[in-house]
Amino acid sequence: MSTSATPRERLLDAAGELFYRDGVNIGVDALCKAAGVSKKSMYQLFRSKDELIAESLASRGPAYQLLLHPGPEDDRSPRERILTVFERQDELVASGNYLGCPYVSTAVELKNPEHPGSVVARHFKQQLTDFFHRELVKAGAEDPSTLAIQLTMVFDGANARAVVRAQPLGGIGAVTAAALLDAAGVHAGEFALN
Amino acid sequence: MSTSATPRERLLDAAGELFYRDGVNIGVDALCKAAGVSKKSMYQLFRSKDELIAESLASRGPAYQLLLHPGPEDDRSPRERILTVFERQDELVASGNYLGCPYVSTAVELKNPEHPGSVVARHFKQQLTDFFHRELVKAGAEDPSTLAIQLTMVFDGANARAVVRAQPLGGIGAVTAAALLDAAGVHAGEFALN
DNA sequence: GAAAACGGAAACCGATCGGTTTACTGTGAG
DNA sequence: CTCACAGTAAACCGATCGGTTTCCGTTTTC
Repeated sequence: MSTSATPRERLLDAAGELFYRDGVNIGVDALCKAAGVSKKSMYQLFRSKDELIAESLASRGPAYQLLLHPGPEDDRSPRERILTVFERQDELVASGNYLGCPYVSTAVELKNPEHPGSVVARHFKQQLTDFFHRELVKAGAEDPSTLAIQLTMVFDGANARAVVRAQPLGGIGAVTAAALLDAAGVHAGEFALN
Repeated sequence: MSTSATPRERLLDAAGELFYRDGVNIGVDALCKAAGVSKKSMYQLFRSKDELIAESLASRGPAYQLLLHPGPEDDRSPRERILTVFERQDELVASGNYLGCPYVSTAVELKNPEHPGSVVARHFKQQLTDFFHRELVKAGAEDPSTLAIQLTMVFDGANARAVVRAQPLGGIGAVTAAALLDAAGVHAGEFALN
């Protein structure tokens, strides 16, 4: 049951879900009630609500990446590994209750780029760009840095579309990413010569 | 001075600015104080705060579009007119205090796609896509509908990047849009034959 | 078995939330 | 002059905000 995890784990889990579903303005009382943790415990585990925002965001990172990135055992071409991210995004949106990238959404809500939560968001967004960059280098792309940023932008643009329209994306993200990869000469099954 | 406008105009202006700068969770009291309008007046001009959110968002629309879209007097090619949007976006971000597209940000904060503010956001996002679509048809693009959506996604992806990184974009949006236009065969100075 | 630490329930704090109401001021129309 | 209206200031409502504190039961530790 849920009380088997430590109060800290329960808090991080509940915070990750509720901050995402209801926004960072949800109250600390509701949060603690959902986690089955007293406010006293919360405030001796975290300095403030702001810190809990940042830490819950960070704790969600690995699972979110696992959901989107292909694993190292996936030995398809870099292009296919990159497109996997957009296909998984599509599935997430189609499965409903998707409210956009948690990092971007939180950064948008916080407004302040120096908020600890915004710092975490920046870090994880960079990790997605870094993944694209690694794959593009493997594929021998000409300008992997620019292209990695462009793919990240397509990813976030697709998220924005999903949030605003509240409808499935219909593969438009993958199609757009593929167009950019095509234009850069990153083809299917292609690895860099070495 | 600011009190020369009607209470309704002052409220819409203040709401447009404060909802954007501080988020839709800013209090009605602070809003009315900034607008120099009593709460009583506010609540007989608008049914609820939610309605004020939607109406202030809608009232900002024309100015925001004027800021981004090239005017009808700009008789450059469709491609150049499209790229103008991304160049203006770049300038907005570089000018500081840019917190992303007001429509997307509000939709992200509201979470609920049926909120009247979300409906307005959807409508204005569609207007940007429609602008791209019109230009692409003028240029004789092969699949203007898909490409218009892709350009909108690039626009919103650039916004997300600007919000998360809180740094200038360095033209990456225009570069990406140009790459997609290139790939679709929409070239500089090109108009459809007719 | 005693002592100490852990942690939940709930009261409490001043401030603010969205929204309503009362009281008062200015202003324009008849 | 008077009446009606528009609009502000401010009190008020119950609820909730982030955060602290008190109380008490349970578990761990020696």
